Amino acid sequence: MARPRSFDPDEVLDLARDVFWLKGFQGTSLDDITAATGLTKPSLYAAFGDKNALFLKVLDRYHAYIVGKAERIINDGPSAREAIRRWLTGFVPRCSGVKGSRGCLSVNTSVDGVTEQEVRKRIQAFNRKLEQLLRDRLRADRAQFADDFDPDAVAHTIMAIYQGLMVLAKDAPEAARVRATFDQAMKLLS
Amino acid sequence: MARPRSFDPDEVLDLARDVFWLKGFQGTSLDDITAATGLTKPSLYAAFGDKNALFLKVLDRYHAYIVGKAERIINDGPSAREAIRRWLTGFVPRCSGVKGSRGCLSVNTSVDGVTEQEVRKRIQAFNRKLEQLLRDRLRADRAQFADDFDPDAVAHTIMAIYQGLMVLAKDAPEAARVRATFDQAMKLLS
DNA sequence: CTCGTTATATACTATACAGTATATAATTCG
DNA sequence: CGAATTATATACTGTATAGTATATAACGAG
Repeated sequence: MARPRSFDPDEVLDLARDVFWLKGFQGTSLDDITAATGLTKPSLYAAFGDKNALFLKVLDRYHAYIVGKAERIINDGPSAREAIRRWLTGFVPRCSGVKGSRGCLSVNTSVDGVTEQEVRKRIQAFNRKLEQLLRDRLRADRAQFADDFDPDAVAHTIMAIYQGLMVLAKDAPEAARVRATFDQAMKLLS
Repeated sequence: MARPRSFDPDEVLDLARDVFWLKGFQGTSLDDITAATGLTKPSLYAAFGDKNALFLKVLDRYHAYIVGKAERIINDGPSAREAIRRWLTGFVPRCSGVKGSRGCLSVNTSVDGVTEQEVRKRIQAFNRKLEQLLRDRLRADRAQFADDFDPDAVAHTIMAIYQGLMVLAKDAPEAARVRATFDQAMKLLS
């Protein structure tokens, strides 16, 4: 055939993701990306298209990872309560200062002022998907909750707490505070 | 003395705020601001300094407004429960699609990837201040809650829900969903 | 009215940036 | 080996942008 590429596209997407995550889409220049990945601009363009297209690929990959993990944890847990508790607990490092304070790429992008329609669509689909996982699991185990339990409202509230803690992650709070907040969220599951 | 300025600084700050709010700090150009305000760049610089300084003034003004309103509502309500319910209810238009879907300028800026230390400091102070108002009010009326009620954790959780709904506001949800989420938050106050 | 002072308008500069044209290197297939 | 093909490197282009220099307009004090 011809000259093979000298890089693994997925690795490059992960490196680009870290830059976008840290600096935001609007705050990231192509030179930032070339510096982080070692690729030249023509290589970037040949492999991923322009800045928007690259970012969409990064975002899709990020979303797929989070959703995949959520599907496994939320669907496989022994009960809705325990499954959701486990899922939330996994975010403690991200929401506290332990794992940097970048928060969530999707949340960051959501409020970045990016007007691109495709970006909005995917974030919306991501939010819908996560909330649906929660809602479906809560509905499935509905018998375990009180009569006035509202799976839809609780699922949405958990989403709000999740996203809110991702914003507050920027302040690098202590892990104990994050855990205490998730404990409060769990009080809604009864 | 000399030629008086032809504009009201506070009005200009409000117009600039709307641009930053919509497009983000990094996504806003000075030309966007001059277009929105009708001022020329030299006038902007003379009155407010450079883009960073202007933004800090905008942010301070925004924060002062929100905090001022929160102080009144949260401290004056007949009970902690009722006060916080009223305060949250006031955000329904902002958090649903009713009043645009810009969310909260402070939340947007928090995750914008802006590295400026001053910006971070003010957002942190703003978050602390709001949470403190909630916490103090909850502590003051502590007798009205159950024995295991934890004012600090609940205050932080309400903050998370507030910020989370400001993120989800970008998806322009229905007002009923927002109200249902605040209702869930109120369940933590018992 | 005239002068001093401060605001505004126009036009400019330097730089950063997204994206590309052209040249060169590496690989496979014949 | 050589030709075809695809990747990479270098260097460039055009534009948007933050910030400014210079000129002019509007006001108050005397």
